[in-house]
Amino acid sequence: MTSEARAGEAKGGEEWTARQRDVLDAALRLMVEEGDNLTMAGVARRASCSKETLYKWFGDRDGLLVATVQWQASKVRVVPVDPGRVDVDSLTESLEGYARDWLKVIASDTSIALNRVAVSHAGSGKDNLGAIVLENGRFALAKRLKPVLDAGKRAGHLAFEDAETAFRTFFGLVGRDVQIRLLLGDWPGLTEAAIAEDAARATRQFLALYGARKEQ
Amino acid sequence: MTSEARAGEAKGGEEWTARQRDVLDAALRLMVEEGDNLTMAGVARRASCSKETLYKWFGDRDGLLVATVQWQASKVRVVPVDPGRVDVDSLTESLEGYARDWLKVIASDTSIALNRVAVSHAGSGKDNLGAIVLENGRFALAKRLKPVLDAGKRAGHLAFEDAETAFRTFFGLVGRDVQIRLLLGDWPGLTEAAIAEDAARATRQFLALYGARKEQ
DNA sequence: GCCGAACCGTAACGTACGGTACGTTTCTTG
DNA sequence: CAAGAAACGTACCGTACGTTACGGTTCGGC
Repeated sequence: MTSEARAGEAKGGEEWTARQRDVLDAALRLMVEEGDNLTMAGVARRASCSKETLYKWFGDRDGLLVATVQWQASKVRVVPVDPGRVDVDSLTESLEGYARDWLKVIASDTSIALNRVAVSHAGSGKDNLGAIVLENGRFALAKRLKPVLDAGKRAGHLAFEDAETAFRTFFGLVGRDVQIRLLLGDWPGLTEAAIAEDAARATRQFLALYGARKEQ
Repeated sequence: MTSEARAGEAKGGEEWTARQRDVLDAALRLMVEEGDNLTMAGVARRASCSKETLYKWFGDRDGLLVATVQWQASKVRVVPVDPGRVDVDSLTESLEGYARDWLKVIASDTSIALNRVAVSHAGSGKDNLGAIVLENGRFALAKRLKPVLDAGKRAGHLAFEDAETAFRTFFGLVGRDVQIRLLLGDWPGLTEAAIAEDAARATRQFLALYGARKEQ
C-alpha cells in the first residue's frame, strides 16, 4: 500500500443497526482492555450475543476487527471546513486547538489500543486496519488542517510552498516522540497541563518557521 | 513503566556463544518476515536446532523474543562521545548526519519488524520489549545527540534551556509522521534522496528554532 | 394464536502452537 | 578412543481459540 492508495473511507454506504453498534462497542471496549488478543468468545460474552451472530454479521475475526475500527472511526468523523479569511490571533488559536486535540487523541486509551491492534496486523493479514487507522488519524488531521493553513497563507500570515510539507512539520512539532513511546508502553507524562503547554510550544515553533515576518 | 525506569541495558553481562548468535540471527530474520506470529518450531527449523535447545537457552517464547531484540540491540550499540568544541558548520553536518542515520534506521526492515513486535507485546506480557526497543532507538539517539547539542550550546551556536526539550523538537522535525506510517503499513516513499533532503530540511528548521542569531 | 426468522447459549470440532520427553547423533575432553 | 555432555530431530501432550452446529427462545407479521 502506498500513501496514494488510501483506506476505504470507513464503511462506505450501509450502516449498522443499533444492536450491531452495541456489539461493536463491546468489541471496542474489549480491544482497549485486551489488545489484539481479544477472543470471539470474549466479545460474544461481553456483548451478550452468540458467536454465530458474530460470524453472521462480520464474517470472521478479521471482519469483526475491521468493523470495530471503522465503527470507532465513524464516531469521530469530522468534516473539514474552509475557514475563509482569518486574522493571526484566531489562526494561532486554531492551530493550538488542533494540537491540543491531536495530543489528547493519541494519548487516549482507545487510540492507543486501536493503533496497537493495527500495527500488530500490519504485517500479516489484509492490512486494512493500518490504512483505516491512518486515514482516520493522521490523514483526517491533515484534511482538517489544510484549509486552515491555506487560509493563513491567503491572509498573508503563513508562508510556505507546499501545504503538505508544512502540515507534516506541524505534525512533527506537536507529536514528537509521544505516539511511539505510548505505543511501546512508555508513559511520557501527558497531563492536561502538559498537553496545553506542548500545544502552545508547537504552535509557537511552527509560526516561527512558517509565519510571515511581521516587518516584511 | 515510566521513562525513568528504563530498559535493561541490553544483556547485562553474559554473552551469547557463536551458535546462539546464529540462532538469534535466524529468529531475527524470521521476525522480519513473519512479525509477531513467528513460531518456536519455525525458528527451530530455520536455525536448524531443536526446540528443546531453544527452551533450554531462552526459557520460553518471551525469552526468545527478548533475547532476539537485545541481540539486534547489541549489534548497533554506539557509545556517545562528547565532541568538545565545534564550529557551526561541523555542528550542522553532525546534526544532518544524525538525522539521516535515524531516518535510515526507522525505515529499515528490521527496525519496523522489531517495533511491530514490541508494540504488539506492549499490551500483554511483561513489556520488556517496548522498553528495550525504546532504549535502543529513541533513547540511544538522545544519548548520542545530547553531547552534540551541549557542545553547540557551549560554543554559542545553539540557544536552549533544556537539552531534552531541544532534542525532542529535533526528533519531531526529523521523524514527523514517518515512523507511525511505516508501522501501520503505509509507505511514505523514503528513498535515499528523500532521506537526505528530509535530514537537511529538519536540520535547517532546527537551527532556525534553536540556532543563536548571528547578528546578536 | 401460529409461523418463520433472527438470535441466544452452549457444545463440539479441528487446528495451531507452546511446551516436554526421548532416542539418536555429534562434539568435547581426558 | 571412550565416556559423557550438548544438541538434533521428532513425536507427543495440553490447551486455547477460531469456526461450525444445534436446540431453545423471542418477536414481528398474518
